[in-house]
Amino acid sequence: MDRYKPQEIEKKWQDKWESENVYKTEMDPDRPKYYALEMFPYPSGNLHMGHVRNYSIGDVMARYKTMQGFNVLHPMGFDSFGMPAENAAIKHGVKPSDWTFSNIENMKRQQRSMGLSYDWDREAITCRPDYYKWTQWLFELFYKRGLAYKKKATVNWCDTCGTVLANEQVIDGKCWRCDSPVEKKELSQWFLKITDYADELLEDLKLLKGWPERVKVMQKNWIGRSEGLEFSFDVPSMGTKIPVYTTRPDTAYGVTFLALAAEHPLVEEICKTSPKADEIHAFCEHVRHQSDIERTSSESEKEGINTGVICINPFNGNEVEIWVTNYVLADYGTGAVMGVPSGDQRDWMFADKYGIKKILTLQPKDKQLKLEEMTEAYVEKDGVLVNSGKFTGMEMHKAMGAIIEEAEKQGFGKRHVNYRLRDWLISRQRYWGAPIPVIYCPHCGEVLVPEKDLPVLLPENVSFEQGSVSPLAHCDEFVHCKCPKCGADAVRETDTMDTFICSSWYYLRYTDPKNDKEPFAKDKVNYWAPVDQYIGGIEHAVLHLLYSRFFTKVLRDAGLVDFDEPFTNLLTQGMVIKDGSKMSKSKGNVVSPEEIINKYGADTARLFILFAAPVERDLDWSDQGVEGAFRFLNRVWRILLHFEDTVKGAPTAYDVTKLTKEEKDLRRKLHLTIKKVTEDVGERFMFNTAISNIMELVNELYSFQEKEMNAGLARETAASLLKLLAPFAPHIAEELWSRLFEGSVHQQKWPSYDESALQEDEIEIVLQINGKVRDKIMIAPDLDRDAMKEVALATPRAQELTAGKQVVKVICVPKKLVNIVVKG
RNA sequence: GCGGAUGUGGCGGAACUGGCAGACGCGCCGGAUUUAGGAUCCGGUGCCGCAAGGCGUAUGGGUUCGAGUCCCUUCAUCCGCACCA
Repeated sequence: MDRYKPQEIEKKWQDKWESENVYKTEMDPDRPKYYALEMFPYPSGNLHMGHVRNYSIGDVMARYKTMQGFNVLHPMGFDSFGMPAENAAIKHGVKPSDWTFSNIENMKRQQRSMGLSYDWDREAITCRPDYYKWTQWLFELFYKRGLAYKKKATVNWCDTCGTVLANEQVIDGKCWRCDSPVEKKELSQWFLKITDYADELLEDLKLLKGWPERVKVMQKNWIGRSEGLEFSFDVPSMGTKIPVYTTRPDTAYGVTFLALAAEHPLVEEICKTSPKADEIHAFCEHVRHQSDIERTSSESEKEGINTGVICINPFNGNEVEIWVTNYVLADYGTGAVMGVPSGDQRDWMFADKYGIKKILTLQPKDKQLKLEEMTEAYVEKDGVLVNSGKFTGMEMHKAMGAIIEEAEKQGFGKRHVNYRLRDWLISRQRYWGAPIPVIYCPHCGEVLVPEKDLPVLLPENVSFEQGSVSPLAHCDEFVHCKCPKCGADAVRETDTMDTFICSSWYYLRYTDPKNDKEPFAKDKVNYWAPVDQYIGGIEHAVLHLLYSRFFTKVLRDAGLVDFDEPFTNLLTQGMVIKDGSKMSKSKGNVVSPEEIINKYGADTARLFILFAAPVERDLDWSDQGVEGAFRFLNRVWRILLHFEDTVKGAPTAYDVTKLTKEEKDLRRKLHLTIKKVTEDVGERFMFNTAISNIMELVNELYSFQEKEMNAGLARETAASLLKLLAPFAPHIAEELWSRLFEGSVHQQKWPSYDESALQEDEIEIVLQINGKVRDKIMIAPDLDRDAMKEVALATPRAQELTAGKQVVKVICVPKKLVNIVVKG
């Protein structure tokens, strides 16, 4: 018998699969489809273990569903625009495209070495003109639908990356990519109007039954919908009004000051006439110098300055002073907040610090509050109103509605819904991205590049000497052009699009990747999409996964697709950990997939990574565990080749009734394994237990190593075992299949189990006395409760332990146990 | 602070609907084979105890004939959100 040599057989089968194009997929409306998708990688140069885990999971699903008879779409591509390519250009003088494409080649080689069942004919590479042409086309679609606009705004700026960032890309006040602090800048930038879809993006989370709860919670928090009242305070001395937003209209009678954000436009107005202008300016300057982290931390000291300007609470006519503060955010709500010390802890602290008075407007139903005894605000959302004019005595929730109605009736306010979600800032001052297809004409203004002129090609010959300014802006032949409308000399937009735009629709492009007339044909996209199973890391919970949902909804409204959500089921895999932390170069705990595959083969790598932990949990890398997976595959190899001659000479059918007891047990184990693996893979995504079940079957098979075995059973066992193993370890399964059977294991039908094979003549049940296991007894499986009770009570063990005691009760669970409850 | 998740042998983890806790794998111990090592095969391996038996799923309580699983309490760890008015 020859030894298991993974390097040889894996290469052999990969070449064969590729040359025979076995993973090519065609649309077939007569067959049920299954779209399995792993998040496509950024071509950094090498696969890491997280990729290996991601693709192994996806490949199991794709192969399993194929064997189940589905028409499976399983594509791969590269999210290949982005900063690292440009940084490589700046640092090493290589062209971003060269750097990118050579990385893609290397990563594809590594992906091939994993034996993944991709249809490479469908590859999507976002930095290629045939792809980004349609990214630009989609931008224009958004523009035409009023969903893309340019606006001057305060935006996030990362100085290290030399570009602006979307809100979603700022994590704790720092750049998501390089971790340097993000500054605020006033710039004119392109936005996509994701806020138009805020409500639907929130509402439709309910449709996503196949998504992890925590991803939905994160999106919900990010969208941040709140309901309340927007109403205005009059400023008589200035002849103007200040609108405020509150979710607690029930506390409106308790307002004792009005707080403005330092950036609020009214602050400048006040300064024009105020004798305290210098002081106010100094304060605003001070606030602006606080970092985002300081300003948005709930622990930060609340500070403010009294402008001395009076405004009037429209509910009770009270005069209150306008303060400028550091804790009101300019870009949420109206940038102005009513201050109610008795009902809000922040306002309470602020009032204490500056000696502002408090008015109590809410107290618990069963207790009288006294301001002078209180040490903090009463923030419970429960109670009865006091000191609130005609609303005094009203229950709090009822009062909220009534007060909103009052404001609407009096005409100084209205019910209002607010979101935390901001529009998506998509322009980037970088070179390596899809150019925004807009031209600025001195006569016509902002003009879209006509569809026939798409794509706007990214010029290859640019200089990276310009420091932090985009090389595109210095590329004269790119910048200067003619206006498509009037023919006058004009200039191009030199910003490129956020790469998250490119990745917001790639899963749709896979359905029709070579289409040069449209981004994808409608029949194809509606046949394949939405994605049935999407697999990737949790880190995209509010980035890619939110943007893609937004894109899908816009495309649906434009009539390009017929579905509401892009990803029906989402699986968020855990990280790969070693020595207690995520694998990273800086920690020095990286294990290279390429080395592991070279040493043990891809089948071992895949098997270990799927076996070591449930897919959603973090996975502890263990070199010894890898050895174990390798050992198991060797065991499979040896035992099946041990039976090679038996299997080859075996009939396809055999008489089950002629089997020995051991053979019947093996057959039962086989069918039980089929049942469990099918459930674990198909319903529960428990690949670890699916593999352990296969291991148990192999262990069982080893008990026949020194024994004769019914040839028909040997054949059935070998065939089913290889089919069960095929999605996890495709090469060894294929090799052994080719030695024992005809054709390809991957084109076999997934095995089904025979219910009758699971039947047993006798089963072991547990005998408990007072809930403690005291004996195990063999009974016929179909015994009813009464018969079980009789058998159990008659056993010597039960006799012994119940002697002299009173049997209070006997609980019988068919096929499981008998519990005798005794007293005395 | 709020929200979510997790907590089981020396380790990774099983136990799906309340019914033999620790499947499977790693590690460890023993045996066979071998000149030896490695590889392989077989057996053992939660803790205490010579044993009978007792104790065990973060903590303390509860429901139940029976709880890792259900309910309440406390603790720990991780993740997300966090001045959002």
